[in-house]
Amino acid sequence: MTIAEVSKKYDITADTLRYYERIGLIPAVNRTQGGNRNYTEEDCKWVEFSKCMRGAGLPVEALIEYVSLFQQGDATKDARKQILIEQRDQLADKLTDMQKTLERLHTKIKGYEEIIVPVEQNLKKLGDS
Amino acid sequence: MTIAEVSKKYDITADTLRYYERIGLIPAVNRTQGGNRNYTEEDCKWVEFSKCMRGAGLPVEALIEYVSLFQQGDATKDARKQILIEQRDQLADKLTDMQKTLERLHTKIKGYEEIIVPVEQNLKKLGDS
DNA sequence: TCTTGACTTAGCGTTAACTCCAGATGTTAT
DNA sequence: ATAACATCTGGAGTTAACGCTAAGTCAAGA
Repeated sequence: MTIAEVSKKYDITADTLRYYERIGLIPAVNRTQGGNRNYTEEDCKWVEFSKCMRGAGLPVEALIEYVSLFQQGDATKDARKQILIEQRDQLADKLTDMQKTLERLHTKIKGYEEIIVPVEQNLKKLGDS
Repeated sequence: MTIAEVSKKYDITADTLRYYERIGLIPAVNRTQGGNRNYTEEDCKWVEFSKCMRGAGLPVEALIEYVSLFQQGDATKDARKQILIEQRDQLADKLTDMQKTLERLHTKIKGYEEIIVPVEQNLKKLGDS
């Protein structure tokens, strides 16, 4: 696949795809004779993986390290696993915090509703009795 | 409270506190006669609110708009509520995505465990029978 | 062959969200 | 009252993560 096709498929600009490759967020992509990028299925999986992980807020740095270790072969499996575990735990913590904030927003919105539409309060009270 | 005290209490640098005020992420803080900031309880609540919302990834822009509307009085309640609803919905979507990514990380880590510690597989199988 | 359009690299520009600095002024302890 | 320290403002600097441009290369169709 060309860079344009991958760009469209994953909704990432060609600039960003080149950037990701440059910084090592995805392994180097194969080229055609002319030097143009020719993404394999494998390459695409890395693109998708990176997009997903970045979308969840994993730091670019950690992902670069992961890719780097991956390219160094089987001997790095433990280290790779450790990165994943660390990131998973941090993500889990973050999710907990965000869940709380979401609750807080719910509550705050409810507060606005009670003030703005007091009529509903009355209707509710009538319904209760 | 002085800026140093608030800084310590919420773990936000004095520079950031001044920055937040400058861009309108929190309302203008009261001053002493000399011109130094003197945070009231109310001011602190805004600091805490901003920190919490920023921590969950709400865009600074939306929060500035919220504060701005708040300062314009009761007539803006509907608009403020709309901002909160929009942000809550976006946050909820984001949480769903992140939950999926977390699951994916769990699975990926499990994959590493199966390969790295095949002994456990055997133990497990023995246990099963 | 010539043109068209996608692709290449290198490197500068941009935006968000801080972060730091300098020089002036306020505050406090002795 | 005078060090010593905290805070002030305005503005420049920093970092992450791209986005954009220039100048050139490459492949396919007329």
